[in-house]
Amino acid sequence: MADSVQRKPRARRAAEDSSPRSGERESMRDLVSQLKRDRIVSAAVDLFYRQGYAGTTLDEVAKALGMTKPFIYQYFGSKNDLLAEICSRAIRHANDALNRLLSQQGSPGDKLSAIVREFILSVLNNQANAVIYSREETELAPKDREMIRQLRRDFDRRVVALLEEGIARGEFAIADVRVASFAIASMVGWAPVWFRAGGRLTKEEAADRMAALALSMVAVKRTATEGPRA
Amino acid sequence: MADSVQRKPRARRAAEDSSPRSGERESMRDLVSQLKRDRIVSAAVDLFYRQGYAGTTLDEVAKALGMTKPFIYQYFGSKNDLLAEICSRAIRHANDALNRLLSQQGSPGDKLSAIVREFILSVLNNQANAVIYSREETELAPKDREMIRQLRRDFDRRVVALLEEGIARGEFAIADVRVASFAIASMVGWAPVWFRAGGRLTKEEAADRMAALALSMVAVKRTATEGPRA
DNA sequence: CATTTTGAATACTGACTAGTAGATTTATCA
DNA sequence: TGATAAATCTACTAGTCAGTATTCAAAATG
Repeated sequence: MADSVQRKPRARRAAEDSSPRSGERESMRDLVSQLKRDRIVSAAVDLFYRQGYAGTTLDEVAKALGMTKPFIYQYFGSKNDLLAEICSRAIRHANDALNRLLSQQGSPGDKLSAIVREFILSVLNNQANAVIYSREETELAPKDREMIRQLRRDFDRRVVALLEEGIARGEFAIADVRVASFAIASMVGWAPVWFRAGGRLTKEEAADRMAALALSMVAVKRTATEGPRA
Repeated sequence: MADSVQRKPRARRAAEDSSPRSGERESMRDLVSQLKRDRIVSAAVDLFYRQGYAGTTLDEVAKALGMTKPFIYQYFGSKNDLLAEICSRAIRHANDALNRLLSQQGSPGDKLSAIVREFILSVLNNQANAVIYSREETELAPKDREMIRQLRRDFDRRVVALLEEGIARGEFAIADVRVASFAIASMVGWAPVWFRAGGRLTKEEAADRMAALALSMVAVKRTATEGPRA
């Protein structure tokens, strides 16, 4: 994960300080590089999403950018590197979302709603990335694959912890916490399958409603035989 | 969909009744054909599941069978036909499950549990098929793709109808029925992602617990202010 | 046992595409 | 402006793989 800026295009960095403004120049070059990398990634995401990784040639990606194939090779070592970059971006997005949420506070119920809501939003806002990495998992190098597994494990673990906290506080009633965490992950992971932009619901509405459903799945149900609680 | 027996290997069916037992002979031949087709499909499912469709060559499939590529072409017109057959089998399985369930009766809650339970079982029992068809959707010919979409729509529609019935009867309380149906479909569709054979749970246990969760997601929560119902 | 039919294998083609070497253009800077 | 370096392109190679024409083998048939 780390930095991922990886500015490849600098085989020989001649006289580093040949002019007073070489620092600015350097950073300008890096910015331009980064911009180009971004454009490549974005075109690739679009095509991989629609046609699949194997079904897309680098010539097509280059054409979509109005460039030619060697242009891509200036910035990525191989087609697989490009895929790995896409997947690692998707993971970074997801991790960001998760970290943002962990710093929040509130009741387990509030936290769960927020996590489901935000995660679904993150997945929908990076729909193509998310779909690509779940679809092309087999194409990835083992190392990158492991990153994805790790992220899923993280998510499940944190949800499990949250569910247990909720149970301890009497807010949740759940027979099998791990299965419940999988059910919740399912709602998040499956969202791109059914959500259609421009449909009946906005992303925010969809996320809100799913979050409400997730909550009602685990929230304690007070039966009529019990008195009111708290 | 239809029959799908499609016995290709019979370009010229010479003197149909050349012997008194030609009927038996014919059916024997068909059985043998069918058996071989099944073996091919099964080897392909295994490899496509592990390596992806594009990442698997027909030579590999043939090798797994101890045969060579032209053997496959005797029974399937193209690699894509083979994929389509796999997907259509997955769909048939799913449709069978759905139809079996529709003939059952009981309260909406019972029906919903049964549907979720059986569908998850069906998906898990044909895990490779299910994964392949959801992963390789982009590789399919439009016609086959449409079949899959249709199946999903069917599933959603029937679940929606069931949820509405439940609401009418006062058993369910759901803010947005369509989103709820998507949530339920998510649990079914995502099951192969997390379920590991030989893990903590059997398929049946996993299916049971998911079904219980789905039910608790939509079941009416009697607040303490209401009296017991019915 | 000769003959036809069917099933499968060998050995090929043709298309495609990831990746690259070298030419060429464009930017940089003295 | 002329020299140098970077960015991009043209044109190619090498390998892969779906699909096939042809040959060989083995049943079935009479």
